[in-house]
This record gives sequence, C-alpha cells and structure tokens, in this order.
Amino acid sequence: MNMETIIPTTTPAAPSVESALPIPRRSLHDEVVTRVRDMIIEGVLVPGSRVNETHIGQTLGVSRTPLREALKFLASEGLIELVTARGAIVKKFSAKDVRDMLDVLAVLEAFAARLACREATDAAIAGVRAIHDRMVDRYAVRDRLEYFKLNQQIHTAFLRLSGNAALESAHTSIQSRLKRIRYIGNQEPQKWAAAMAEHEDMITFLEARDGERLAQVVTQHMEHTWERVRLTLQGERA
Amino acid sequence: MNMETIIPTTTPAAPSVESALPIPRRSLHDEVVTRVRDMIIEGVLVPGSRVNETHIGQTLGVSRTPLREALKFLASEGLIELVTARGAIVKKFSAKDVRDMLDVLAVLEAFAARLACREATDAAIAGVRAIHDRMVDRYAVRDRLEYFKLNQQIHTAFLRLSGNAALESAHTSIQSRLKRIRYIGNQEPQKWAAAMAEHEDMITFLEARDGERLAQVVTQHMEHTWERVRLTLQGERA
DNA sequence: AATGCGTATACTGTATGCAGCATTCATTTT
DNA sequence: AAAATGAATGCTGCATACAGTATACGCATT
Repeated sequence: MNMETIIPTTTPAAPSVESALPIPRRSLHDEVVTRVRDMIIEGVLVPGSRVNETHIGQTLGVSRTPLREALKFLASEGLIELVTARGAIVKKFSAKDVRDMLDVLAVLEAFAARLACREATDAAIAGVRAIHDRMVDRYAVRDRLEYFKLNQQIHTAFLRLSGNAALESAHTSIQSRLKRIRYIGNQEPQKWAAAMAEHEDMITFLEARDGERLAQVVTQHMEHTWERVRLTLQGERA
Repeated sequence: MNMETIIPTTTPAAPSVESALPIPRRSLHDEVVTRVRDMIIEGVLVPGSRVNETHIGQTLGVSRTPLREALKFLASEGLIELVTARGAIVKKFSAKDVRDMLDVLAVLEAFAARLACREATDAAIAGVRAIHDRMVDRYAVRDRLEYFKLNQQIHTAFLRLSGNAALESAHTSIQSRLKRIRYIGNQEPQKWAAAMAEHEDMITFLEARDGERLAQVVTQHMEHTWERVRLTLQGERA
C-alpha cells in the first residue's frame, strides 16, 4: 500500500547483500484496515450491523482514533457505510449488487486480458503461471483456504500484467467488496473442478497471447462465478 | 454520499407535502472530504506536496481529527498517498496515468452505454437531455465554469442510467482523480466546440436507444478527451 | 393495558495533548 | 571548505477527554 524508496546520501560501506534492505514499517493504519477487512470477510462483523468503535478497538488493541480512520478508508472502498451520528455499518449486498459487481469485473478483466496479451513480458506471464501451478497443487490436496488466497493473488497478478494502474485499482476495489461472498461460496467439489478447468484455459490463452479468446474465457468465467455464487446469496437479502 | 431514510415511529399528523422532507444533515466528514477534494482540483493543494494537517485544519476551521479522517478517505479514492510518518501527499499523475484512467473510463462508459439503452426509463433519459440542454445554454454564453460542473453532472447521470451501482462508483472514483486535469484542460474554443458536437451525438443515440453506436461514440469521445488534455500534461511529469 | 413523554445511558463526533519520528540547521571535525 | 554529526524544531501518529446525539428504558397518564 505504500512503497518506500531509500536513496542513500552516499554509497555506504555496506555490502550489497539482501540483508541491508529498507526495513518495512507497516503503519498501524494499514494493519487495522486489513484486519477489519478480514473481520468482514470472515463474518465476524456481520453485514447490516453497526460497528462498535470502542469494542472493536479493544479487540484489536488500538484506540478509537486509528480504527475510525481505517473505517473511513474502508467506507471509500465500499465495504462500509457511514451514517451520520450512527457510525459505521457493514454494507450488505443484495443479489443484484453482487451480479452488478461481477458484470463490472468481467468488463474490467476482459479489457485487462487484451492489454496483458499485448503488453506483458514473458517473465511476468511466467509469474502468473507459477501461481497457477501452486493452485493446481492446492487443488490436488483440497486445501480450500490456501486455494482461495492464491485465487485472489492470481487475479491481482493477472490484472497487473495489463500495466494499467487505474484498471488494477478499480478491480481491487470491487474485488475486496466481493471477497466475503466468494469466501462463503464455491463450496461444492464439482464447481471447484469447473473453476479449475476454466483457469487452465485462461493460462493457456494468456501464454499464447491470444487476447480475444482470453477475454472471452474471462467473461465466461465471471458468468460461471455468478452461477456458483448466486445460490449462496439467497440468505443475504438487502 | 450518504442517504438518510427517516422511518417515522408513528405516522404523524404532518401533511404529506414535499416541505416535510428529512432535513439534510450533511456530516462534517462529507463536508471536509469535498472541500479538500476541491482544494486539490483547484490547485490550492499542489500535487507532490505534503498536506500540513494543522495548517489546512485551521484554514477549514476544523481540528486535525476530522481532517485526518477525510484524508484517509481520499487516500482510498486515490487522490492522496499515505506515507508512514510523513503524512498525506497529494498524488501526482503522470501522462501515462491519465491515459490509463481515460482508457478505463472509456471501457466503463461503453459498458454503461449498452446498459443504459436497455434499462433506462424514458423519464431518466429525458433528465439527461435536460442537463444537456443546459450545457448548450452555458456553451452559448461561454460560461466555462458552469459548463464544467454540468459536464461532471451529465457524466454521472449518464452512468446512473445503467442502473449498476458498482459501475457508477468505479466511474466516480476515477472521475474524481481526473477532475483536476480536466479542470485545467479544455481551454481552447475549437476543442470545446468539438466536445459539444460529440455530446450532441451521444444524446441522440441515447434517445434512439442505440447502445452499440452510443458505446462507439463514447469511446471516441474519451479518445478525443485525451487529445484535448495531453498537451496540458507536459508540465505535469511524475 | 397501551401510548406518550421524559430521562438516562451509551455511542459517535470532535478537540486536544503527548510521544515518536523526520527534517533542518548549527556546530565540529577532517 | 566540505562533510559529517548532533541538537532542536516541527509534524505526524495515537490516545484520551469532552460534547452532542440517538436509543432504550421507565414512568406517568389516559
């Protein structure tokens, strides 16, 4: 979320080994943002309910101030709704909302597909392939949680291939809103298998740099994601 | 930014006239967010510079707390960068960044175009036409500022026709990042005239509900926007 | 018993204070 | 004189305290 570049005033006597890298200082802000996001995804914070600042603050061991700042951040991301004098409310998405988000994701990913096939370096594509291979591994042993994480990663990596930062950030924003729904979805084995097959196609077309076909598959994949997820949503009315 | 719905505990004796609407209480948060956004657009806060919390706070007449919260919000929107222990920095966009954003906008608007032609009610389309007519008025008397505002409005209204909230919010986010660039661009008269002509086409196809042609024109419009804006950008290197 | 009103409580919104880090300037050293 | 080092200042990050508002409960009244 924030990249640091240390410019040495003079080249120090330090050896150019890996150990002497800028020490990554995670701000409490980022930490709280991701933690609260995770709490929403995991269902600890239930959609539609209010967020008690003092309570959650104590849970995370921080004061209300950084928590509130994190909530404002998440509000802009669309995960939380801010109501005057009533505080933060975890957003509840209707089936239509989810469908709409998936439609937009499809459009964005289709565009990214065409760009990626044109712009990406072979090395970058190989990187995506590497993630894919790990997903196959995880699928083989039915490690759902790790698979889920890798799935998020591969989508992000794929979007990054496009080289369009705005595209990536738009995608990330919607993706984070959908995370929870995806998390609770995709339970059935055969659906999981189907998703895997689609990914296989995607990586093939990507390596072949066939933008059009890739865009097509990506769009289909999103349509199928909807099929996989829609049933889960019946309980989650707005 | 936040809609209020007042549910009366008991149906009061109040007449159901328009005058008895929920009183619009805009939170200080929203106020500060929009003010800071405007300050960025108007160039009061220069890209690349740090935001002094105490100073800006005094300017707006608020304490640091709500200001900081607003900055976090804008950070998520992409207008501001948060650097640990150094605070908020107004984001600086390179020519490529702008080009990328316009590309994404084009994709989103093209999608919105197809949806709008399918989904929008006649009344809603008439609403867009009304804004357009006012723009023609403002163009006639060369009222640039008002034209600029209406231009923002018509884009938003157009996106809303799609009925896809996620699409609208993705669009708004990028749009707000571009506002400043658009604000300083579009100076020359002939370019302005060209933009007007394109808008004329767009409204025509919209009323004819010709989604494909509208999508085409919208994409072209974005391409031309790039032409209009790119020269302004030479000074704004990243 | 039900309804309306008033008070109490709990939580949000805002301000302020304190600690820690970055930056800058002055001083010292080579 | 240039560079490096150390101190001082200013700003951010976080916590806490206070004020204002909504919600809930209890009481009185019909």
